[in-house]
Amino acid sequence: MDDGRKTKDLLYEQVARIGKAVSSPKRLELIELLSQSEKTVDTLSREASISMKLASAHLRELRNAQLVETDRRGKNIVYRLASKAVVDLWVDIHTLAENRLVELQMALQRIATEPNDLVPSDRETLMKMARRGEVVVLDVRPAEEYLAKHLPFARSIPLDELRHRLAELPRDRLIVAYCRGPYCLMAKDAVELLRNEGFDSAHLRDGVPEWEAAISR
Amino acid sequence: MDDGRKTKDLLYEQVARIGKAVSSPKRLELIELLSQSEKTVDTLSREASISMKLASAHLRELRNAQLVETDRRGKNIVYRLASKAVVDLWVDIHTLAENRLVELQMALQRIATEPNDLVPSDRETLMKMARRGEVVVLDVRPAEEYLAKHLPFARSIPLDELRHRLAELPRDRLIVAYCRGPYCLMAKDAVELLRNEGFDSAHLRDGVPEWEAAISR
DNA sequence: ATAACAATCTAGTGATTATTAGATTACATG
DNA sequence: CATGTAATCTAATAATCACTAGATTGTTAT
Repeated sequence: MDDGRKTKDLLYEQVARIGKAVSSPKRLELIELLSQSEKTVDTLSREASISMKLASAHLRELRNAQLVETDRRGKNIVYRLASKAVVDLWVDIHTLAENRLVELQMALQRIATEPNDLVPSDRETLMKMARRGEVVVLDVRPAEEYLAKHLPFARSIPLDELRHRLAELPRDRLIVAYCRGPYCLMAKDAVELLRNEGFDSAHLRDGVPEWEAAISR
Repeated sequence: MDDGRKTKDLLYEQVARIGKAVSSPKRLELIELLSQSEKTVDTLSREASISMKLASAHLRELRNAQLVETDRRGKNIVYRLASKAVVDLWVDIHTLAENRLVELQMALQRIATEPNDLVPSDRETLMKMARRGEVVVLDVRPAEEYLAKHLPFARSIPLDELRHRLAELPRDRLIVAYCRGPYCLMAKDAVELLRNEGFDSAHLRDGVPEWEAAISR
């Protein structure tokens, strides 16, 4: 009697295909980028700071695990996540990592150095204030990502346009900047810039994926 | 300007520690076993059909990723999951795998060969029937696992005692057997045995982890 | 103490995996 | 149809990982 060892091995091996897909830092970064919006290989490789060849190889692995799908659009090939469940997996994994790994906690603290850097209130309070216009929620990601999905009441000013568009922002209210999530540094940079220009600003750790995961559970 | 590449690399590398931990079939099997109850290395290695040396090495990786914790109890070292979130991660990953990977779907179909093998009704209906005593929910896992946690209204008869304890079961009601989850073959074997002995029986794919994840979200 | 047991640690081997370079495909444009 | 661009495929190398064997560490029982 073999207790079905061969069957079992086959089953766990299949599940491990998903595990292998999320076992590489670069692939995780690609998944996070694709959690914002669909993107071309060229865009992905630039935003993850890797060569297109390497990006292509990693995306091949992700497609092998059926986590992403592709479409050709003219000269480009557009990648997108195969299901919303992949976003949730990314949020689950990085949240678990943040809860368990001291090294990650310390690295994240180094990002939010300033004392009042992070948004003080909880999600509902923040939304209430945003609805009433008591704070400005500012999405500093590239415009396409804002277009694909953004937080309720959020305005879009991509980080690289921010310096020239400061006039659009009020000086009498708190400006809450957010970007892709806790590992994205754009919101942090935006807050720094805004503060140097005399604005009242703080940054929100959550991106759209984290926000949606939080309200849907 | 480096856009904080070094910082980012560090962050994703940390998250990938969790990913690496779940990238091996054997480690996933160990996590599933530990999702049932705490266990010694000896037990784990026997139940996962690997040598104690290999089990020890895999558990070392899991401890490195802070997914498990240990306690010495006499001659033995007892391993347990470091947090409930690890169970949820296991459920999320294998559910995603089942939704995305055709190969896994086919392998699972081969397990549930018989036409009326699987329990027909949804979770609430099943519980209602169990509460009223209209079906018997049977936990065929080892007694310690039942003791650690089991489905509401479930009775415990471990698979290897089942043949000698058939008299305890009613012949006029459906007996719904469950075990560790969809990759555990004990419930399937129990149903086979019960049917051969003239009982009306079906098997529930869910184990305790899947059941709890389903009701808590 | 000594023996036996449970588990880990260290070192070594073969198998995967990450990464890079070079060649190739597929499409769009002039 | 020639050219440039976007991306993939193939092959090669270096790094990492799974697994095994042998030696070692705690712990309990005699």
